Amino acid sequence: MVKNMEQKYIIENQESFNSVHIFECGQCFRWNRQEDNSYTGIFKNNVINVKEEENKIVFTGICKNDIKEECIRYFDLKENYENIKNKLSKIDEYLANSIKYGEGIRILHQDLWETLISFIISANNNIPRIKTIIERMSKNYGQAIEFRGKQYYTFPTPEELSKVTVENYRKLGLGFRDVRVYETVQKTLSKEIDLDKLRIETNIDLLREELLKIPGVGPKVADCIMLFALKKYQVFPIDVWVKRVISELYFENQEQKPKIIQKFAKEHYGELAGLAQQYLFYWRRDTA
DNA sequence: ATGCAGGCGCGCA
DNA sequence: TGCGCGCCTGCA
Repeated sequence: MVKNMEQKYIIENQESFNSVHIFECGQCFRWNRQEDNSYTGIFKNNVINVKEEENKIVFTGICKNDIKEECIRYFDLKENYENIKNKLSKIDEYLANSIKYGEGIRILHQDLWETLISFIISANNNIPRIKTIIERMSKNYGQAIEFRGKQYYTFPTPEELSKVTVENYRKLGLGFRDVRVYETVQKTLSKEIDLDKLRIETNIDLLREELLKIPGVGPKVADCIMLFALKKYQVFPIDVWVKRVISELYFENQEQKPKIIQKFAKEHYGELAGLAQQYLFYWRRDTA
């Protein structure tokens, strides 16, 4: 069997797909811009390069399975974002404008385990450092995959992290999040945290309740996990930027508490609140 | 330099 | 239940 063969998948005239919007809107940490403006990233056991050319998007990479299936799932290519954007744009002018700004955003369908650990690390942290920490964890404990002469590393599984100590995490730069990640790994290995159960839970409130039991997972992180890994489009993660943009646009710049914003988002944006959050977040943060 | 960055967990009312 | 505060660390 030929190992590490490059696969290619090309789509044409894809609606709503802009690499910058997708990879720079804060949902993911393992995609990096290349010199030719394409992006290379790693998810599951796949290393993929995404290059936009005129009316084509070219996915090239090393995949254990079929690159087409992997990309359709990960990039949510079966979802019609034109419909989503049309619906959301009718809600109000602010949202319509932010959608124009980030018209090529898609919510990636990310791996639950990686998303869980990544967003525990994200607490009170900034994106460059989050990315650095995740890279160090992967390089130390993940599996190497070679692509175009460069080594990439898979995000380590719970098993691969089973022997890692709190001190090891501290050395990788996790700071006070070291204990949280350690405990989450151990509880996952012992099945006290049951990832499969989380994957199939359809009731949002029960799901959130379960997620909040995990060390290092508070309301914001729980919502990110539901939106980015479990495709729960109705949740509305509130970070400082979202708090800011909602307060500015809808509350005469009087900073509101998360509880008020949560209620507002549910009533105002409805079932697609999570998508609205992404457009508003990207617009506000990018134009800051 | 001191505050801040995509919060959480704790103690206290 | 709802606050306020401290926390690793790197960066401007």
